[in-house]
Amino acid sequence: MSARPQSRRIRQADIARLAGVSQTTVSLVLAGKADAAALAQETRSAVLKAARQLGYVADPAARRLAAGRNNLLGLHTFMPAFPVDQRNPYYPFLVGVEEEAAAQGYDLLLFTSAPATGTGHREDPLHRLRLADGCVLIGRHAPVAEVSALLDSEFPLVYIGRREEFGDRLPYVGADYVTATAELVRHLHMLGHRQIVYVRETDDAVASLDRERGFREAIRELDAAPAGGSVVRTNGSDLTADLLRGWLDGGVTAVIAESTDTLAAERAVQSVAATLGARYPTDFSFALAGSQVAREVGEPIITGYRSLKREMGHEAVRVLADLLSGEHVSQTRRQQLLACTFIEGETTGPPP
Amino acid sequence: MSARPQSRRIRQADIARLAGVSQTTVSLVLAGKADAAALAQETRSAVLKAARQLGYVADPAARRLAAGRNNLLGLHTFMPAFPVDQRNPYYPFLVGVEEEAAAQGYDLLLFTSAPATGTGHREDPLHRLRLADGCVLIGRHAPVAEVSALLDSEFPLVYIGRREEFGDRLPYVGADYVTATAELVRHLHMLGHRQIVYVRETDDAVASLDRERGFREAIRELDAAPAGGSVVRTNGSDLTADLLRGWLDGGVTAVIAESTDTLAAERAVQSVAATLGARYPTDFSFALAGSQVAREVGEPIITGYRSLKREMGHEAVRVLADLLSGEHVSQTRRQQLLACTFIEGETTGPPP
DNA sequence: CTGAAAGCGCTTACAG
DNA sequence: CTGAAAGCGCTTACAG
Repeated sequence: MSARPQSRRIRQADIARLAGVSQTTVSLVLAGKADAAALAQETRSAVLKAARQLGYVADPAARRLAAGRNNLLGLHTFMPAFPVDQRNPYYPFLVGVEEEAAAQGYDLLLFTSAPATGTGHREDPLHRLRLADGCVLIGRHAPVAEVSALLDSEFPLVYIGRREEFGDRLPYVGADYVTATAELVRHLHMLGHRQIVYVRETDDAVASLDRERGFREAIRELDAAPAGGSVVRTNGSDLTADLLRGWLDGGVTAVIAESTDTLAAERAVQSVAATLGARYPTDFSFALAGSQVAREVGEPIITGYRSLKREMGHEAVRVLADLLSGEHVSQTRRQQLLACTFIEGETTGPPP
Repeated sequence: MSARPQSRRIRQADIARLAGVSQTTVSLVLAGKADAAALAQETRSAVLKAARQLGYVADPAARRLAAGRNNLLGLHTFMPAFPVDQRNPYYPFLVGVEEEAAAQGYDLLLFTSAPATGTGHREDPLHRLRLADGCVLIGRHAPVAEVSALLDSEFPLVYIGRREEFGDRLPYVGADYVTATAELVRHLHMLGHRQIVYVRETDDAVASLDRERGFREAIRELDAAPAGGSVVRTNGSDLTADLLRGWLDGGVTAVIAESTDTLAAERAVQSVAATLGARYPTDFSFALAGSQVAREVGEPIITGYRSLKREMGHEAVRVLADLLSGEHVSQTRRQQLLACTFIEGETTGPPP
C-alpha cells in the first residue's frame, strides 16, 4: 500500500477538462508568462476560474523537474538539531533568514531531518537540498566534498559565515572577526594591559582562524607600547587553575576567550577563574572574542563583540534571491563581511 | 536564459549505458528495495561501480514526483508574520513542530510569505499548503471556508488548538482551557474569594469560549459556599479605573483576565489597576486565564496556567505523520486536549 | 491564438 | 533474474 495521500491532487489536466482547454493552455495561463498575454482574455479567465474552483496548486517537484525552479528557499545547518531554540547561538540567523525569505516572497524549507531518506544506498545527505531553488547554509564547519559537489553542479548556495575552502566559488555573508578581535585587543591595550592571553578552540574552523588572526595582528601592531600576547588552545578540560595561576603570576593581566557555538574556551576560562575565586576585572580582565549567549541574572556583562546575525540572515537571502533571479551579483557582495559591534562590559578595566 | 545548471547531471540512464544494463535495473539496485535482492550479485556490483565512477546523485525532484510524495510537512499560522520571534506567543509551537518533524524524518516547509504566488492569479492563500504532504495549522481564528475546502479534498491537516467549526473532520491538539480555568476559580475560592470578575476578549475565538465556560462552570459548582462571578468583555480600552473601583467597592476581591495572543484583557486590567495604584494581592487578587508572556525583572509572578505548547507541537506532528503513513488514528487522538499546568504566582492571596 | 508532443529523471507495475 | 513501458505533473519548443 502506497503511503500517498488518498486525495488525488488537482492537476492541470483537471483544470483543462473543467475549462474546456488543453493542459498546455492551463500551464501557460498559470505561469503568467509573456506567452499568456497572447491568449484570449476569456480563455484566461476560464482557466483561472477553474483553477480557483478546484483549489489548484502546482506540484513543486514536477515544476522543479520540468522547469528547474519552485519558489522555495532552503535553509540547512550542519548540526544535529535545527537551531529553532532561541538559546541556540544560530537562532538569530534563522530569524533573519525567515524574515527576508518572507519579504522576497519565497517560502522557507527547513532541512531539519538528519538522516535523509530511508532508502538503501548511503547517499550524500546534502543532495536533498536540491529540492529548493537555492539554499542558505550555516555552520562552523562545512563538509568540503559535499558542498563542492553542489557547487560543481552550480546549485545556488550562500553561506552564512566566511568560508575559504571553496575559493571564490562559494558566496557568503560573514562577520568581520579579524577587525573585531583586533579592536578588543586595542581596547585592552588602551586600558593598560601588556600581557594578554588568548584562549581558543582546538579545531580550526574559519571563524576561529579569523579571530586568532585579529588577535595576532593587533598584538604585532602595538609597537608603540609592545604587548605580549600568547595563544592557547583548549579542548575545554585541559585548562587548569594552576595554569591560570601561572599566567597571572607571570604578568598576564587580561584573558580573551574565543566564543564559539561549543562554548568550550569561554567555559574553560570561567570555570578555572571560579576555582581560583578570581574576580573581573579586579584580578584580571576578561573579554570574549564573540558575545555572551545568555546572561544569568546577577552575572556581569562580559566585554566582547556581537555579530549582526539577523542582518547576516537578511543579506544572505537577498544575495541568494538575486542569484536566482539571474541578476548580476558583484564579487564584493558575493563574498562580504559585516562589521561587528563592540560591547564594553563590566569584566574589563585597568590591570590590577 | 534558463537558470538550470548547464553541466548535464548524471542520470540513471548514463549508469545503465556504462554498466550495460537497463535504466530500470539501475533504479532497482540504487533503491535498495526488496526487489534488488533478486538481482544477480554481479549485476548489482556493476551498477554500483558505474554509479560511483560517474558520481551519480539522484534528482530529488524526480524521485519525489515519481514516488508521489514530498517528505515535506507544512506549517502555517494565520498571522501576518511568522512567529519566529521568540517573544511571539506562538513561538513555542514552532519549536515543538520543528523538533518532532525532524524526529519523524520530515523536512519542514514554513509558509512564510503572505501573498502566495508571484504569478498572476489571485488565489486562496491556503492553496499553496498543498505543496507539502500535509500541514500543521495554528491560529486563534481559522478561516472556515478555506480550511473546509482543504478538508474536502482530504488534504491532511492538523490544527494546534481546539476547533469546533469543522465537527470531527479536522484533527487537532488543543489545550484543556475549560478545566484549567475552573481550577483557577477553585483556587481563588479556596483562598476565600466569593466575588470574582472574569475579564475577557470581545471576539469569540474557540479558546476564549472554552476559558469562559470553565469560569462559569466552576462558579456554578461552588454551591457549598456560593461565589459570585460575572463576566466582562473588553476591547482593551473600555475598561476604566472607575469601573474597577466600582467592582472593588461592590465586594469583588479577585479579577481573572483572559490571556490571549492580543493581550487585550490582561493589559486592560493591569493598566487600570496601575491607575488606581492597586497592589496584588493586597488590594485584590489577580490571575490570568493563561500565562504571562514575558516577565520583566522585578515584576511579580502572576497566578495562572500554562499550556504545554511545545508538547502540543510534538503531538500535532505525530498525528499528522501517522495520518500520512496511513496508520489508523483513533478519534480520541485525532481530537485531543492536553492538560495545562497550574502556576501559583504572587498575585493571589486571601481577600483583603 | 491554441494544442499535440516531447521530455525533465525517476518509480513501479507488468512481462517475459 | 531483467527490461520495456507507462506514468508522476509539470514546462517548453514547435506546429498549425
